[in-house]
Amino acid sequence: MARVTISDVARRANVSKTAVSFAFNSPGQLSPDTRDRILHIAGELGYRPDPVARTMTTKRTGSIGLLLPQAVHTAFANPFYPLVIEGISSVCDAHEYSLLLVSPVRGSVEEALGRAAVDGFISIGMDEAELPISHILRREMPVVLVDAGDREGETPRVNISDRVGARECARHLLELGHRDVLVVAIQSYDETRPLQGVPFERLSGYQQAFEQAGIPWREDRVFFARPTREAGREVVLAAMRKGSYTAVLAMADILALGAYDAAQHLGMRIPCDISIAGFDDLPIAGLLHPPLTTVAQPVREKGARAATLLIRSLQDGPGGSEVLETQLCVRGSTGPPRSAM
Amino acid sequence: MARVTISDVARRANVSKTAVSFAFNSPGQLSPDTRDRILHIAGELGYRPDPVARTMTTKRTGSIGLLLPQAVHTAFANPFYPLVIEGISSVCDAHEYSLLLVSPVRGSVEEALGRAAVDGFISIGMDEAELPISHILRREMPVVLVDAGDREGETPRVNISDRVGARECARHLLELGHRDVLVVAIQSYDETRPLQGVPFERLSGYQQAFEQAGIPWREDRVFFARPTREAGREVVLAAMRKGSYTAVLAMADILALGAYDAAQHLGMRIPCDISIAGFDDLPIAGLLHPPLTTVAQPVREKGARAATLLIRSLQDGPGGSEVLETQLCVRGSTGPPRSAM
DNA sequence: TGGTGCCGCTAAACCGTTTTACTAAACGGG
DNA sequence: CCCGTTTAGTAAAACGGTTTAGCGGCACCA
Repeated sequence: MARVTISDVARRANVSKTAVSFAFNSPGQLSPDTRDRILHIAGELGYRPDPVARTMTTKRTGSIGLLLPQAVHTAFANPFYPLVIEGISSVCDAHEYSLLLVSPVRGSVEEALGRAAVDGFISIGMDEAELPISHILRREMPVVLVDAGDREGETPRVNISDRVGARECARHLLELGHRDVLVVAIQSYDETRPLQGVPFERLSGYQQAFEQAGIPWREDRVFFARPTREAGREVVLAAMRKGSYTAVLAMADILALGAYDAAQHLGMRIPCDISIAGFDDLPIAGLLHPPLTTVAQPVREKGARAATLLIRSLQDGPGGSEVLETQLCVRGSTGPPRSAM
Repeated sequence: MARVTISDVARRANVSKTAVSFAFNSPGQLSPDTRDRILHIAGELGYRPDPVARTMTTKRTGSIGLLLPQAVHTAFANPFYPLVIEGISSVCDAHEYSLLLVSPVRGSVEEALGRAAVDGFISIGMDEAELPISHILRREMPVVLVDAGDREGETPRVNISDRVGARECARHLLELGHRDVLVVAIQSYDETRPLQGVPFERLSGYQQAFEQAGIPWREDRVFFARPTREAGREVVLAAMRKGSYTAVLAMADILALGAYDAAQHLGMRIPCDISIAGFDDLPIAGLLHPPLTTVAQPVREKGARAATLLIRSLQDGPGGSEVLETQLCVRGSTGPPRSAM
């Protein structure tokens, strides 16, 4: 028993396919009698228009794609993503769009893009200079870039004041008296490209704070890790073996959480033996013990703005960019270094 | 400049559309010369096959739908969902499927279903007796039910031993000496239907423990809340105003988290003044202070199994169901009631 | 030399809708 | 009563691919 098509309904009701289509989409074109008869027969047969066939002609899928630079399950290891999706979805739901999670197919974002049947994309963490995005642009599909760095471009984007937030956070540690600071940076998904985008911005912010405080910035104290708790833990442990630090400046809360693990493993107490600061202010940040000092950014809001911008693009053509504010959130995980106490 | 189609490529290469299609899909049918020429011209023109048109004939979308009973952003307020998605995605990524988040359109799950262009569905928390699922079945689309209750049915499903887990957890509290236990149950998305599925199973488990211990089960001490932190907090506060309790037995960690909030608001210490137990063992459970006593279930694994089952259905037809184990995880949030100390 | 089989490619049908262009009948106005 | 307009519906094209059936030419074999 094959699927019921519009032709089946038409045949059974002794009308044309057009009439059936009208019954659903522009009922005014039909006399109430025939309309009801068609609708009734359609219901009887259990007919539902095929969304794919419908998309063929309407050019609308009713869903938007969320483009991730990593496998979904890898990305989700960082609570940041669920949170930004929460924001995106709140807008999508209101506008009756579904969200398709699109991650690289066999390492190729481009390949994944080609397969996604969506009306537009929200991309997280990728710059338009990167191949995949230029590919979308060629397909003339609306895009909104989130966390793509603040390069001025014609593509709509939503960013936060990464550099300022990072600078404030680093300044906070320096003002407490820390001099031996371990920086844990986010490793980009594409290691071959020079540092850019969010990691670049935040690193620049850190560096600025050091320069403004007249303290030498040491590249050899910057370590890179994928944004997962485990990677954060490992990189901090590795760094601790090679050097001595009084503070960890992590570029993401999830990395800071790894630093907590590392501290516990090493028997170091926070903040007496080691101060830890993060970035994001995820919900877990306040639940940690001690609660994490971090840079708060409006993650849900970021997602919501991006979705709004995209949906507006879908209707009125591209346009608009936004930069949201960050705020340093001092909690219990940072304190003066032991030497200064 | 309209989108480049297969006809454009064909015309430019002086071959038929078929040849172009072959160049991409069954290169063996073409001589190496023509194949390369076509591919080269296609690349030059920036041609990419339209995924929608392709689906028309292949009957494959390459994505699977995750059917949620609530709006996505509401569901995501419970970390359980991101976690189960993490599991689903790990399998999807491996099999090159994308995941479409499908939530009700204007309150209608059915409506949302009709719009989703997917190869199959994973449904969370809904039973096949419910309309939407029967609708999918009529469309002859593979489905896997997660957390649908253990009714025997021909639909593949993945469940956990909810009843046993809940019973163990309740027993734990009773053995500690608690008699005034506040039960916080998950409120189903559809309030008009009688209690069933996961909430029903867990509640039965609680009740069993009471009966086995010879302690009267009191319906008036069962309160329902949507699975969000805020709802958990509110319902506990409301219950506390009306009665006196030494323990909270929450059906989900996220509700237990709300109970923590309520306890803090009331100035009650955990576990001295009030014991709290949850269900799920989300990653945050161990981070709370004190760490939460809860029933551990393999959430990621649940998602992964469901995805595996679904993808197998897609290939070989439906079949298979699984029940995963739970395990009571006693931590610091439960202790003897003050009166028994 | 004639039949057979394979190679490389094409024309046309098909997937299930929507949309466009058109028609026959009913209707209304002068 | 005739002509123009609306009403209610239809036939066919279009969307952009894949798939099926088939065709001409060449190679091989008897």
